[in-house]
Amino acid sequence: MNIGEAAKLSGVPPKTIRYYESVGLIREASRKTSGYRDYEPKDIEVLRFVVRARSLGFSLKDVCNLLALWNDTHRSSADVKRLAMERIGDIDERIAQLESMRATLSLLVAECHGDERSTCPILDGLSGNPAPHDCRGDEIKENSHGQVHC
Amino acid sequence: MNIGEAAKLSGVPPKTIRYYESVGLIREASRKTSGYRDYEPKDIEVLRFVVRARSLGFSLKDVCNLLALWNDTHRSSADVKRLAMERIGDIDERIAQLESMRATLSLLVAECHGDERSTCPILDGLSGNPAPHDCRGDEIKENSHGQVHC
DNA sequence: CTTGACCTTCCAGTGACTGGAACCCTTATG
DNA sequence: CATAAGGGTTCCAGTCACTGGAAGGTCAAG
Repeated sequence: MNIGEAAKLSGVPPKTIRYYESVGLIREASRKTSGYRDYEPKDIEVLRFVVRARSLGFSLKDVCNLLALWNDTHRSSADVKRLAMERIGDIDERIAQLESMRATLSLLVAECHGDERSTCPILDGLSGNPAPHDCRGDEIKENSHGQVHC
Repeated sequence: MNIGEAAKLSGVPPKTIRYYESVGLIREASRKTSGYRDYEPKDIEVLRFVVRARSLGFSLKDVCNLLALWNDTHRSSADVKRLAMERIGDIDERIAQLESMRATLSLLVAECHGDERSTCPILDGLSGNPAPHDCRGDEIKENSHGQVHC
């Protein structure tokens, strides 16, 4: 089957499938005489494995390890469990971080009346002191890098 | 003051300060005769504002907007409040996503005995069906892009 | 005078894609 | 048979927010 159908069946866009192949996550697909990649059902299962692991937050490197373990009938499940538990640790850390951000933002938002007046507890909170400022970031010029638009 | 001291006082690394300047987030620093950038206390406050906003998860674009609002003495606090509330929405979404990942991973980990046996409920869960597989990702070759190492 | 710490610019790489250009293959229709 | 639509192919560039490194200029101390 063509890459487009493989994409539909697996949920991985064609570009991404090619990308996964290019970085060696999945093996090179066989080709038809036309040069088109040709996929079989088992390739779809690999892609589905990848998409599930990615949706659980595993990095491509992790997924690569998981695929190797999946393919290794002699592997021990302990390795897999370790990877999964590391992931849970990362997730817990990230959640804690986000909750701390959320709490701070909520506090600031609660203090802000949100009307047309120019005093703003949120900006004051961000500035770290209550005095207003007049340093302007005007005259933004062209630059080699992409500009931050605002 | 030199960029190094500005970095220490603000908590933003020299490289990052130059980067912020290059993308137009902060204005171009004045220069000494040597060509070195020269910072004043008010620049440090801008950098501290940026670092606080970044730590709350605002993107550089958001920070750019916040700086503009901060500098605009005629602005309304409603704009700031809106930005902050959007951020809270994003954070809530991300937290929900992470908690769903966490729950799935916890389930899988709980089912996995994590010993030397080769059956692994985590891999089975990722594969979406309980049958074992033999598709090997061998013969990973050199490539123009960076390879995923495993 | 030399050392070492600091500064300068510029280019490249990160992760995990995604968009686009320029071109080839297949199939259906006028 | 020409052609147009809708696949596919490759390669290059861009995203975000930095970060590392090379190659070189400046400065203060010993």
